[in-house]
Amino acid sequence: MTRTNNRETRTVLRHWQEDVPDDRLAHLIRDAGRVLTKSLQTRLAEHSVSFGHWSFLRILWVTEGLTQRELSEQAGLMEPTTFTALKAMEANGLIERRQLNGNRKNIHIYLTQKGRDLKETLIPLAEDVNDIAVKGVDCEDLRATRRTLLKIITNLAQDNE
Amino acid sequence: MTRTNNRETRTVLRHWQEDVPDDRLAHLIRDAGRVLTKSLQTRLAEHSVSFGHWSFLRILWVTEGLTQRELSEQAGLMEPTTFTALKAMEANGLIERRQLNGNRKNIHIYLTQKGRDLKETLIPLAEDVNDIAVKGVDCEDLRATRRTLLKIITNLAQDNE
DNA sequence: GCAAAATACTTCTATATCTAAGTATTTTCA
DNA sequence: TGAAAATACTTAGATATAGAAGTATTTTGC
Repeated sequence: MTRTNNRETRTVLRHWQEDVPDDRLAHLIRDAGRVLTKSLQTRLAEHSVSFGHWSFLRILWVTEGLTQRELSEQAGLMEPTTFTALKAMEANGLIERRQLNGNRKNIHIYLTQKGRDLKETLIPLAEDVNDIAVKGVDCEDLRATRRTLLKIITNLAQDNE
Repeated sequence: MTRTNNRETRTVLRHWQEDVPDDRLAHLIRDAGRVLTKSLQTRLAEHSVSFGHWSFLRILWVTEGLTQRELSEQAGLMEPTTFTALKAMEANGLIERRQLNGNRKNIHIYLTQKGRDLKETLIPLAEDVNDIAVKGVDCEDLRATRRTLLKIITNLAQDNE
């Protein structure tokens, strides 16, 4: 595993360091996303939380009681994805799914105490990853990167409609 | 579909435009990757090519005859992923898998004429997506973004070892 | 107030991806 | 030169994701 990883890492790095032509920004963005996800995933796994579940915990730590659909939208995922993830999270004792006020259509999602308590453990892991990721990056470059990515998202959100 | 998409798009955009705290760079990168992938995916689908297959075609258009393992490394994917994708690509008539020189372990991958011909059709689709994505982005911001992403990949590649 | 439309969840199926483990082949080196 | 190690592919099983279609419920508008 370590051996394989090292070799792949070297290949990926060599690839980017030697050869970054102008039209490969998309590839670069996806690769960065991949290593970021992987770093966080590794850390979350030590607490038996998958990356998918993290996505919903993050939202629920801010607002409980959202419906499944509202969670889907905030997470930017489709409903079947959300449905499956929440079912698993319920089985893992991270959340509860409740129907309120006699409305039998909407299902509201609440954290269990266990889910709530994980916040304190998990948030620092994400901060660690972020700190490692941007170490040595110029502050102004970081601002430019945010501007660029936001613009890309805006431009393509229109394209995807 | 369009309606759903619009609503989601609006939610995603509102989310980023109103609220981009300092520690959410990773989320921003992943979201950008997602919209980029989706835009390309939509275009590729019109030619019955999946995004996964595109990843390998890109490499093969530059170098044919690589082994499955070499392709895995260049694509940054694990071998079972590569294996499955290449089997499907063979079934779709995009590639051929050949054993050479009596070596019965290594399998070398070659494009079919069909696979080779797709280059001319598909490359412009990726260029279109790129053009739309970076429209209105300052050139210097783009350079800063490349620097930043490359640094992030380098930093985390070490972390992931 | 009821039929039609919209909404929210669920199910089913498919793709993309990974890890772990298995098999076959080649290489190494004592 | 032949056993051990390394390599390359394959299989099996798991997770994450989406699209399409189905079901149940609520809302809308006449």
